[in-house]
Amino acid sequence: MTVRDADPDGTTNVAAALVTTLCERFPRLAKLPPEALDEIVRQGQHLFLPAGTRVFDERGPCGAFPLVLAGTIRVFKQAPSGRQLLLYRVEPGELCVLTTSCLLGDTTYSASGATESETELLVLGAPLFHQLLASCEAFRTLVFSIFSGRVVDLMQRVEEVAFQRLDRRLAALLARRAPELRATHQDLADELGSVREIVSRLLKSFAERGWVSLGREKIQVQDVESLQRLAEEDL
Amino acid sequence: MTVRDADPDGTTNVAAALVTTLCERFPRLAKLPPEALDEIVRQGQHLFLPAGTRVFDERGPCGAFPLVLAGTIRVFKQAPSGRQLLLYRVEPGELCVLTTSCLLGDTTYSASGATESETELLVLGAPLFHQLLASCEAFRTLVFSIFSGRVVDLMQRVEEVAFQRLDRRLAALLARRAPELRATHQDLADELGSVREIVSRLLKSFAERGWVSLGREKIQVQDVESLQRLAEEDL
DNA sequence: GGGCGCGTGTGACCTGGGTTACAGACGGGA
DNA sequence: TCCCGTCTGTAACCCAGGTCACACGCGCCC
Repeated sequence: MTVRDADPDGTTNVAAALVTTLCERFPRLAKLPPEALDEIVRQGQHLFLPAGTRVFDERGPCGAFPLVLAGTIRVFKQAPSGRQLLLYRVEPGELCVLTTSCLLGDTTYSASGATESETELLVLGAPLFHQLLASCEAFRTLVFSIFSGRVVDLMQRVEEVAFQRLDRRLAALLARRAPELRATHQDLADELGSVREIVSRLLKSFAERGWVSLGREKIQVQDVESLQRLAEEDL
Repeated sequence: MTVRDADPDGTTNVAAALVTTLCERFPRLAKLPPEALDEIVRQGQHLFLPAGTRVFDERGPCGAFPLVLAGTIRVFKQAPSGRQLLLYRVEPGELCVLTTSCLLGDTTYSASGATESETELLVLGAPLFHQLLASCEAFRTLVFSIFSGRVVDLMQRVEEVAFQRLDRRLAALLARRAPELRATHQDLADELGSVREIVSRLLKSFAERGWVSLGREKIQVQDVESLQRLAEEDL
């Protein structure tokens, strides 16, 4: 799984640099006692993964705990038909709730995860994770805050999928990523839990209204307001 | 909000009894130091709410933290059309993740909650909640375990709503509650995020196949296996 | 420059499930 | 007993969105 060894000469100043980036990305962890930070950096595996790497699979076991330093991980459900639906992204400075849940409840993964761009991780083993959770106030606070954020937006997602038409959800997505997004129609479908053809059809209708202009793997948003209005109109 | 004062004479042996029920319902809390339990019982409001009481509303503020001793609370999303979708139930011995999230993140509710049957609660104020979280290992463990369980099944729910046809979801629900369930078709629709007519239509088709028999506010499951097969057939 | 693979455009068709609009049935209270 | 509110059955209709089956175009590597 290691793609590039981040510390070829194993010097401690590299470790110190890692502590620095860690604290930059996770301001909350700056409050950890220095020994704990040392421990994290020393025991943790520092990895660089290329875009598209599978990090975990639904029904797979969970034994480690990643801190995302750079890049993003998308966590998604996959239907037998192959259709996908994005649950959430893990951005730098975050950690993966699902992994946390799995470690806490000692269960297998209930979704899949893959890197979306090149991703830099610091991976902690399960024992270290539990130890930090038991002994470090700052670490617990971090975990709690991630948990609470995710719960709220998972609920949001359930509601959207259940009650919102696809055009609205697509419009919201486009508005969120304005002014330009580089993605295939398939990528968007995978985010929304739909299929390519429908996304293409809707994009075309948006383009006809002058809201976006389309190119290969590129969408330029030209009228965020209209998209937002469609996304939010109450009904 | 108080419907019946549970401790009219305010004697301490009533408090002691409450500590006992509390520890029965929440085995994890039995490990709390006795002072903490005392504090909970003394500061907490002991309430009995009749079925159907609104406990909190979407977009409403959140200032208290309920421990469910008996009965259940259903937490659901409501669309502007009036359609509802059950997110999860809070059963005795549990606490409400959404409330926890709101208190931790200091946000407003992102869903609504109502009692489903007569419900006995012990409601803690926000300060006590934070204090317990900071100082009691056992309380934290409880919160973590509820969190991790809910995250997993919220994800499950997203997937079901996004990828599963209603007949399968209804079949799963019926199988889960076999051999008999007392509920109106509307209740089932509110659980699934659909409408009464469709539920009626599907139930009729199940009845024609001999899988269930229908009565007013009552459904008898006669063939759990078939329902389960429908719910689980991979496709 | 000739394939080949990937991303896109598009039409025909199908269907699950939501909407509307009733009518009949049951059951509890006056 | 009658009445009214709630629950249920059902038919007609509609539409969002999924499926299938292509064709086309761009870019890239032989």
